[in-house]
Amino acid sequence: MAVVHWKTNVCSTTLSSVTPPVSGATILHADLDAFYASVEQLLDPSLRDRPIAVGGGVVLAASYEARRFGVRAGMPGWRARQLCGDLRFVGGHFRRYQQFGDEVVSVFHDFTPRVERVSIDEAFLDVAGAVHLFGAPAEIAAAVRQRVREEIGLPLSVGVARTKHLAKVASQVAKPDGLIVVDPAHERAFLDPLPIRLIRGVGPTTERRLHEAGIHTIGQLAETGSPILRSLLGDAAGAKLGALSANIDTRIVQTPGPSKSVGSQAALGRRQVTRELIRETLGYLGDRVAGRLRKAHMAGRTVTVRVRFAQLRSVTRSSTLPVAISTTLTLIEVADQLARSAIADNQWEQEITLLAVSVSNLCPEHSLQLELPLDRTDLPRTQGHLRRPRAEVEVGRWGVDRSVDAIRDKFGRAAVGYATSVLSGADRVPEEFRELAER
DNA sequence: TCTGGGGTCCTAGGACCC
DNA sequence: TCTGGGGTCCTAGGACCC
Repeated sequence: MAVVHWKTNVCSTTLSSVTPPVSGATILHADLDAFYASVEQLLDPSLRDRPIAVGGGVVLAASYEARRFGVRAGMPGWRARQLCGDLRFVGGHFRRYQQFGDEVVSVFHDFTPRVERVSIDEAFLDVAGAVHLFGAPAEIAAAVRQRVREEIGLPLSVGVARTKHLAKVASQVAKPDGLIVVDPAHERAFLDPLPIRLIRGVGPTTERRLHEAGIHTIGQLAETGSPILRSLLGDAAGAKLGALSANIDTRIVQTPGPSKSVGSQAALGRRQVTRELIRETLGYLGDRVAGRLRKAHMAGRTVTVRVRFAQLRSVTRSSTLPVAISTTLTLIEVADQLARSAIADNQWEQEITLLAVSVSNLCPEHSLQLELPLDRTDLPRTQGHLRRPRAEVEVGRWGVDRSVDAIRDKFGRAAVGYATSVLSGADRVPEEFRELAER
């Protein structure tokens, strides 16, 4: 078999006899298994070997015992209970998740500085420069897994391959608690029989379209011409999928650049549309988003509001301002006008289920002061109906925001804020979860 | 009885400029 | 004298990822 596949127990004598041929495979993809659920089982031994889910209204993570019943992340809580009567829901220790994730990443850094953290529970490592110190990539992968298991107590799956995409596919196939090394000489044999869903960028919609075209495996996808894929999925998606299925991936392991947007959202349940609800929710969201922008010393020109109605139908309205903003009240005002416009255009909708505010078109904050005044008359025509931020007002607000930020840094979020910045009962999501998701 | 929060990237049409 | 093409920016919606 071209693919070397070890489960859990890897002994180094086996390794040294197999690893020399895989010299080109120096990328590791490391992925913690059922991360939140594994942490909960680690913290509370009575939960081990039992089907558990982290979350409530929606499943954030399911243990492998729960997955055997079909319980999956993202699933509504009631559906999960339907599938598994014994399912235990456990409250999320979100701060602990962050701590455990950080500890795992620090183990990675003991082997190589080339670590690209993709999310709280997942990272790419380039170990090309580490082989002289620590041995072949497969040995490094085994050592990383062992240390994470012994020192932290969490199961980690690792894929080792020549490219990021292959490494990621390998780690998915290795789960749970496994290690797969893909020999560069036998990559096609590894990829061809796998389902298309394992390719990055193939979600439910793309999978369905490809199935309808009779394409089920990565091998079949690779045989399909790029023109056909483009006509099926669009130019960019078709080209990307064509490349990945043909095993072409030139991405390197690197630390991510600055973020391109900052946003926040609040699910509301089903609520009647009222001015108070809109004002209160946008106040809360605007406060969060603007605060995070200022903390990152960023400001943004484009404000986008999303309103989701019943049956998950959602509508967005956005507006690009002549200058970048990061002041709380200005963001709230712009968001409020956008939300009103979205709701007015959908008056037959009785209830809303979610509001979201996001700022994009970001730039470093220092340019804010330079580009004043804001009350220029050459606004794009489509924004004519929006009230424009005025320079002197903006400068004053910016000063107030900075003072609020400083007080919060010292005494916590709740210490001070605008009257509108508190979300009443509707917010069932703990603050720690939002902080966790911000990462 | 439809379910969280945080993101990225792509598309298509229209406005506008040269 | 109302015809061409290319590029950029903006808006709305959608697919996808963790």
